[in-house]
Amino acid sequence: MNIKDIAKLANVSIATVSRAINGTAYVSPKTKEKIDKIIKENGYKPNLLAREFVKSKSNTIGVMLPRIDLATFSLAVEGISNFFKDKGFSIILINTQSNLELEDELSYFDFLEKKRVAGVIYFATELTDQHIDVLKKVKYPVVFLGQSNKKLNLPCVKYDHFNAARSVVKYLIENGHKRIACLSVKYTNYEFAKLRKEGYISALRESNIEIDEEIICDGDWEMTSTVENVNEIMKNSKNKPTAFFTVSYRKAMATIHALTEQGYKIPEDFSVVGVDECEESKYYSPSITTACFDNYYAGEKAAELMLNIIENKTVEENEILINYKLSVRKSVAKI
Amino acid sequence: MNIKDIAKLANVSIATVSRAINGTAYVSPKTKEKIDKIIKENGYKPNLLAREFVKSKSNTIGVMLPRIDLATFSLAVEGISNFFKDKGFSIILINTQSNLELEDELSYFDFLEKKRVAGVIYFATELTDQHIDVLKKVKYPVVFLGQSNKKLNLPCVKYDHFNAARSVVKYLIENGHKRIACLSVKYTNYEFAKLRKEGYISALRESNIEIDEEIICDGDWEMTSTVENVNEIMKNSKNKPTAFFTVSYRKAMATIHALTEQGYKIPEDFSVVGVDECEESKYYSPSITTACFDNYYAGEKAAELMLNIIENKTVEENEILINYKLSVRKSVAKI
DNA sequence: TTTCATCAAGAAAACGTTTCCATTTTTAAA
DNA sequence: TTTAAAAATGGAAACGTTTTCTTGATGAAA
Repeated sequence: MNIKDIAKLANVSIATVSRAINGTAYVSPKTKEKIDKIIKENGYKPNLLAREFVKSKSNTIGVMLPRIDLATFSLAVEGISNFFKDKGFSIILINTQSNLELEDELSYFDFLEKKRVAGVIYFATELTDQHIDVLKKVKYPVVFLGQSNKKLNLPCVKYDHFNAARSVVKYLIENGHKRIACLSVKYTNYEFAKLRKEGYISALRESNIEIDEEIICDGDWEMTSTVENVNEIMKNSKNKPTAFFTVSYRKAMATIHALTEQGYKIPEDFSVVGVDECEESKYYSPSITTACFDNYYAGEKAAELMLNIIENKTVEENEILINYKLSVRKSVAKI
Repeated sequence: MNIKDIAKLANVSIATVSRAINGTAYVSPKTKEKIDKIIKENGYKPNLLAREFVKSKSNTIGVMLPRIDLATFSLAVEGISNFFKDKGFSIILINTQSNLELEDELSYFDFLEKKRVAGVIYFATELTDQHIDVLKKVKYPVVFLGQSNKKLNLPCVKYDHFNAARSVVKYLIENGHKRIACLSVKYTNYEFAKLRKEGYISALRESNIEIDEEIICDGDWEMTSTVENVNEIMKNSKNKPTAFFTVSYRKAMATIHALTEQGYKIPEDFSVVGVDECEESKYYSPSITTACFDNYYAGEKAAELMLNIIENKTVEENEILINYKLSVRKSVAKI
């Protein structure tokens, strides 16, 4: 059952059927009605593959991210998909898996080009020179989400990592903490972690607090290893911290978990803060104080930016900054 | 730059180029090499839209679920996407949003048909008669994930909700608890919640423990309202529970959160268990005892089932049961 | 009436592949 | 050599739309 069949049944040309379906030109009400009826009766479903082929565009947005099972990303995808819901675009999800070979990740850009996607929202974490080379040549619009990209100057939605971290560490300091451990991440290509750590350092400097490597640990993103890192700091540091700043909500959780396992009470014995959050960290016990980002909103904004670019609207600002919000909850005590 | 251009440059027919690219028939090594070289030099990217159109199939799997930002679903998607990673399929994500009108959700099935998807993995929650009507007529294979479907008898990956709940409640009973509250969900169409609650009831019955509606609350899925529900039970019940069984990991978290907010210690004052889990509930404080499912594995299995169907392999078993695993952690105390 | 714009509809080309069928070339067996 | 099978290639149709270019019909203004 294709457009030809419908045309035959309705005694009109296929052009007329096409126009009736798409409303692209004059079709008399009578004819339109007749065609609609026949389409309905026969359950005809236009072949989108053919349509996309003819128009040579797919009305598909590629969404590329490292791991969909992390709240930061899945919330953004929620925002993206809701934004596009009623705009006739569908989403093809590319889950690159951070442990993937670099080349594999880059091949996805190729794939999306072959697919003639309308655009790609790229939740970059690590941005190497190779990435930049590939992204320069790509034929579709790319919107960066999370990571900025000075060398490329592509439109992006970026987070105020630095000030988020700085503010939450300052909050610790305001509460009397001077000895603040830092749980960060060793990957220097991750703007995410790098800027957050810099915020921590800046906050300490502003208050003339010494930076002590003894209570700073650059680990990985995982909760398991974070627990180990916390235990190491607790075991090895001569001068114990009174508070922990962590670079992510997962690390904050793992930190509290590790400390309570050791029999400590949070926030009575130690204060813990993080950056970013997920619903679970709000309902943690204790609920976790954090400088959080609205990831859903960030996704929406990226989607909006993308749509504007696709529709060739003049984009006033092609760089959107997501501000942090200091969510004071119960994981910090005055000292 | 299309296949015709490449053919001209290589002095061969487009048929030969096509065969060289796809390896579908004899092409002499020499010719193949020449063609490959020219393709590379010119950065030619075959138009997948055209290919899909000609073959009238898209090598795309629709993945339909209510909310990607919940770990249960996002982990499954992780499993699905990793399974298909190297198999030449891509994933189009349909985030139906549970609060959507029913008709809207159903229209997605239509959309996916127009898109000529190779198949749809459907993480159903509520399965109404209308759903069944639509699913009967659909032209692509559907694999159910999560919910079974007796009326349709479609292949599915389902969870052993009943025994999961039963076992975790039995675990509470073994630890001396007799007065066990139940935090469930009011939506009777959700097999998820319904079976889990039945497991709770069954466990109590087996131990001749009276079912007391006073400490059973059918709320919704959200953490906010769960906190309220817990507070109500604590306020209104004459005979307080010693333990809480909850129907999901999020509810378990919210329950612990609510109780600690009231100044109680978990598990010293109350024990709390849930069904299902996410990484955050493992690293909760205390870590949460639960009957959990491997959602990643479930996603993988659904994907595998789908691939078998697409490739017309004889599918021995078209119903896969995901077993629960009782994860004993620290949210339960002996009484 | 004539004229011209507007509305309505059809014919056919175009999109970039794959694939069927036909043909030529090569290889191996007789 | 001859013959037949296998390998390699080309020509052209087909896929289901959209869209351009026409043409015909209708109605309003002159």
